[in-house]
Amino acid sequence: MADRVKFKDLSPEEQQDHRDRMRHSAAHVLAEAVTKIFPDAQLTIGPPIEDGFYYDFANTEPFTPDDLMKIELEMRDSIRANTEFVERETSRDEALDIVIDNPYKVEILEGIPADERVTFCSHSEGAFEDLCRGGHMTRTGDIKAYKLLSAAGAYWRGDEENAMLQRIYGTAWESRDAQKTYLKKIEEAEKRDHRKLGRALDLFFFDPIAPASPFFMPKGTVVLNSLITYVKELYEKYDYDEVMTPQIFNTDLWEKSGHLQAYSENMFFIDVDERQFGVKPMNCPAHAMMYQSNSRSYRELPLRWADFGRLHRNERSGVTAGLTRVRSLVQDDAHIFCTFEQIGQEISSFLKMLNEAYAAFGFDNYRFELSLRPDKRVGSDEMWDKAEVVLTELLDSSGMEYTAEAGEGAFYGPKIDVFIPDALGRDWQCGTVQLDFSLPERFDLEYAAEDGSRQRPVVVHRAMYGSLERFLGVLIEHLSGVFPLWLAPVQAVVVPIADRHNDFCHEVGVKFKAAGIRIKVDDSNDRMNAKIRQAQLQKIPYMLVVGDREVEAGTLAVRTRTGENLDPMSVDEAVAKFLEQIADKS
RNA sequence: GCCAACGUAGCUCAGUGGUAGAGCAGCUCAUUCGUAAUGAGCAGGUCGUGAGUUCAAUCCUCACCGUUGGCUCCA
Repeated sequence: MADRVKFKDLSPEEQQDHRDRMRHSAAHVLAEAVTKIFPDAQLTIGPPIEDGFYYDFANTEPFTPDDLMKIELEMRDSIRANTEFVERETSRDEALDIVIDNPYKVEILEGIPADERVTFCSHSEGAFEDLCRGGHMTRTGDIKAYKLLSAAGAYWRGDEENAMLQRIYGTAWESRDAQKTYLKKIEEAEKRDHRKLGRALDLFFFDPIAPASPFFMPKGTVVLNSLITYVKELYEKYDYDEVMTPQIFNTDLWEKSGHLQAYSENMFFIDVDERQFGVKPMNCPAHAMMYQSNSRSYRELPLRWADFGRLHRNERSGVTAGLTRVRSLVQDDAHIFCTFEQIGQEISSFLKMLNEAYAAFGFDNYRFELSLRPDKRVGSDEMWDKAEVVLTELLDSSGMEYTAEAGEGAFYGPKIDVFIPDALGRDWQCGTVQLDFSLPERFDLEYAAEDGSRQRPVVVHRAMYGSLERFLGVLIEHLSGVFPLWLAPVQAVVVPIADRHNDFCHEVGVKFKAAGIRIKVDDSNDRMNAKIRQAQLQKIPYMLVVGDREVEAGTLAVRTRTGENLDPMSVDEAVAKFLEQIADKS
């Protein structure tokens, strides 16, 4: 009890540190338990992670759920024994001798300078020891709540060229209550899973006949089209033009763009009449052709071309997931062809538009990542220097928080990615803005400058939603399927109490429809209670109930999906109210 | 792609070496009801696909397909 009070009194940083140390300590106890049951298992790494920890073991068979139970029991004994964590220092070379039979530990040590001291940490009276950076609790008994969650294969250092290790995930908390809260939170988040809601709300489904390719039902299509309509409004404001381009192209194009060399594993190819075609995974080469189809002047720049063309990417079978990673997708894609000097202005205005859009959906938990030059790249160092400075200054002056990742940029240019978390906190890349120094070279794009010289434009790839499918997926989870009025597939349902009210209800429906409101009349012979329940389950924003009183007075009894009953209003009043709310996107 | 689990009616799920059930949804009939489920009846499945073992496979074995979770928040 004293501990719990103490934990509450810690600063957020101290709390985080406490949890990290406890989770890392739990990883040690886990490792001990595994080596007891599976003596051949080799230790590798076991860091604390958000909400828990994991440990990777080499030289062992995959763990079964049964194994996990046994391991958890073994851990319990170790924690009950409440032994001390003891750290000892050695020289790196001494440590190498100790772990010589474990190639993973050897590799870790080889990454540490020879003159540095390293630490080992033991517990259980020295019966278990592990090479370890440090950061533990005082005693094993300080691990107040823990639970093993799952086992999975994981490559050493995340590289599939390396051996596959067996990983065990667990969670650990400062108290049983905290752990309970966490597990409850996960359970709640699973209810928001967009795949479940997509089925329940009749938005989309999947079928093995087209793996990882969603079929959007009418209701899902309404939402997607609303997303597109909205972005087209923004394009009007931010001065973009829309274009349309072919779906499949002769392989020559992909050779020229470089996709054949760099991206063909992710492309679908079709042979027709002994010629090979590639289905487009991206729009940029087509847009480059459009640019090239005319001689260009600096007066035309920047050109902003948006394309809602359908793309196909042959994602590896193990990585597809619901709507968040699909093989058939549409992006709110656009390419900006501009001068090098215009880059700053273009990206700044794009980020402004993106923030405006995300605010409209109520996202407030997205993050930015700036990816800087990789080792393998095209373009001069001078170009990279300038471009990176422009992006960095933009982000700094915007006040938006971001992380800079050295070496993570594309070979063709630096980029800023925007990530949005799903219900379970997994990040998905949605928005992106990428500079491209390569495409203009490959397609030999030029414009006539003011002085008559021929100059190379820069291409900016950019999207706010990214894939509309993915964006819809995270949006559904963000909203728990409760779409605001402007996005709701069905905005209102008219509920006649008895058959004799049906005619009036249909008249009401016609009036709302004429005003452009998506409305349905529920004239099934269910009872009113059942109709309301149905509308609630479908998360329909408004229920317009009509009985004798309403027909008599020519009004509507308006119920919201939050269960609130508004004052009776006329059809005209209700229409006006809805239209206003739709326009406000509130 | 790799590791693991899973795949039974439209959906959610039971179930057994002797060719399958429930709830919801659907359809029919009755009911006409004031803010989250009216009642009765009917219909619905080559148990993911293909092989194999067996007298007999939805169940056991193998392969394939698909889905789900995981595959650097580094000693």
